[in-house]
Amino acid sequence: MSEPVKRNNPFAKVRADHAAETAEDYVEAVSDMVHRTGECRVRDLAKIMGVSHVTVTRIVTRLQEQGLIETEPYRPVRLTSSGEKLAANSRQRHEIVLQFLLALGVPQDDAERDTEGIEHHVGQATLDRMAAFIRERSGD
Amino acid sequence: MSEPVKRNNPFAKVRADHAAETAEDYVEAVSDMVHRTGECRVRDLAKIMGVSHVTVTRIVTRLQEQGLIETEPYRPVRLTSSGEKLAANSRQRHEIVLQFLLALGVPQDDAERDTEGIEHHVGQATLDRMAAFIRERSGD
DNA sequence: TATCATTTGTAGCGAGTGCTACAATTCTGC
DNA sequence: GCAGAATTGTAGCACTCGCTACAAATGATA
Repeated sequence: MSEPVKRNNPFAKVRADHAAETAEDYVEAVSDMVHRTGECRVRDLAKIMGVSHVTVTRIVTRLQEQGLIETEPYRPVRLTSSGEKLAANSRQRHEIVLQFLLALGVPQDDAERDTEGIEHHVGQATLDRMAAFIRERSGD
Repeated sequence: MSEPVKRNNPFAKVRADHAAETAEDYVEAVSDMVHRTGECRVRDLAKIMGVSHVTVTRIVTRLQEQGLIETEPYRPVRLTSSGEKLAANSRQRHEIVLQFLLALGVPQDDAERDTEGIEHHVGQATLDRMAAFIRERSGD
């Protein structure tokens, strides 16, 4: 009713999630960097994401077209209000998944690594159960 | 020591995982289809994955080059022994993640959807904890 | 067997993400 | 202010995964 037919296919959904991953990861990274150091540069993102500055530049351009990021040539990168909103949501989801894995007993390093991959594929229902699990464990 | 430097970057790891996802998904689908209906055709994979037969053909060609699949033009697709092995591992991981989400209280539909995206990003440590959780819950 | 439907293959396009090499700009320190 | 370092942008390439349109092969049926 609300989504295209393809969306009913789990694999199609995973592909759609992948498309959104980049935006979320970059926006979250920009947000973190700005809050920690005052500004976020292309080279910072390149370091964080583990890619060349060329890749970052291209992706930043696209995110700017999508209204998530603002920047001028040779200048730092900052978030629009949409970008801030997306970053906040992403961070919250990231945090729940991470705390959940830790509560489950996964070692810190593994939890951090896996969270990065998992967070983009966790639906609301699962997220709710994860949050509930964290509350139970911490409430003991 | 054992992995390229980039692998230490969580985002690089996620990218590497994504590259392996296709192989796992296709090999698992072929295995399922063969066991259920006796053979697996390109059009079956196209239907399952929600893509055109053209995309399937190209990916099958690549998987054949990688030694996971065997096929001749206009013929069904079957797995090599490597392919079978990969399919078995993938299916086991898939099953653990799915049962884990169900044990956590996630509704069936959501669990199935999320499993498809999550399974490729779950490391051994997390998988072990998930398996342990399933045992605890079922042991009650 | 000859025809028609189904299936599979091929050609060619676009979007996304990666890279190196080189050019342009900005920043730093003398 | 000016030279050299650092940063950012651009050109152009590779690979993966989507697609439509059309061609070839296979299968089914009259």
